[in-house]
Amino acid sequence: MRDTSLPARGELTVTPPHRELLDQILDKWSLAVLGELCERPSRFNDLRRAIPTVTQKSLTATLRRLERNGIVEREVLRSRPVAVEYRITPLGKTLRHPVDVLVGWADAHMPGIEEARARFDAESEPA
Amino acid sequence: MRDTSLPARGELTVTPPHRELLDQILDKWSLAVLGELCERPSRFNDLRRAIPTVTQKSLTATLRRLERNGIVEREVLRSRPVAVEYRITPLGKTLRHPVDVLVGWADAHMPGIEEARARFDAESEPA
DNA sequence: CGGTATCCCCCATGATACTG
DNA sequence: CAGTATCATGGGGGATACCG
Repeated sequence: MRDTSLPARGELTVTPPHRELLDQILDKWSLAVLGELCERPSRFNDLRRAIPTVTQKSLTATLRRLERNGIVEREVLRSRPVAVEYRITPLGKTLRHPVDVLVGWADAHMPGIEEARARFDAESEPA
Repeated sequence: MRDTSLPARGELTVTPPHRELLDQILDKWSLAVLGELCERPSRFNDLRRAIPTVTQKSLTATLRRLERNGIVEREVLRSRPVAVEYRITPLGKTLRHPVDVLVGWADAHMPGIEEARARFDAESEPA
C-alpha cells in the first residue's frame, strides 16, 4: 500500500480518467452503500431498508457500478428463495480512508461554510 | 484546525448536508478550477484557457457556487477594461488535503480498478 | 427476494447570441 | 473582458409494472 501522506505540490491535477472514476464512486448513492457495506455484508433489501430514499433501479445501478470497479462483491446464495449478498472488497476498504478524510473535512468546516453561504446570500438577495 | 487523522470507526456516515456539500464541491468542474486557483490567482478567461472544455456558462456557475461556499474569492479590479480575479480562500486551501488524498488514492489504485473493469466486462459481454 | 423493462420528466449542460 | 439571456437536448433518476 502506498502512503497517504500529502504530496509535495500540485498533485491536485484531475485527469479525465480520475474524473470519470470519481463520478462512479462518489455519486449520489455510492457513499451511502459503501457506509453500509463497511459495517456488514448486506442483502439487496437490507440496503434498501438502510437507505430508505433510494429506488430499486438506482440501487441496482449503484451496486453494479461499484461491482464493476472492484469496490463491492456480489454473491448469489443458493437458498429458497434466492438471496444475494453484497460485500466490500479489499480494494473497497482502501477507499474508506480517503472518504473518511473528506467527510471529516466536511464535518469540521460545515459551520464556516454555512456562514459563507449566509453572507453570500445576504449580499445578493437584498437587490 | 482540527486534525485530519483517521476516525476510529464508522465516520463514513454521509448525512444529507454532507451529500449536498460534496455535490457542490466535487462536481464536474470544481476540482479543475480548484487545481488552477491553488497554483495562482486567475482571471476568468485565464481559467477558460486552462480548462479548455468548460463553457462560459458552466465556469460562471462553478465559480459562483464555490464563492458561495466560501472556497474561492472574487475581486473586481478597477481597470480598463474590467478585470476580475479569482483567488482561493483559506477555507478553500483546507480542502486541498482531502482532495489530494482522494486523487492519490485514485492514482494508486487505478490499475487494480481497470483490471476489475476488464474482468467484469469480460464476464458480462460474452453472453 | 432481487431484480428487468418501460415510460416519463426534469434539470444540468451545451451552443449560440448579445451586453456593460 | 466578463459575463447574462435564451433555446435546445439528453440522460439520470423516479414511478410503475412485471418476472424468474
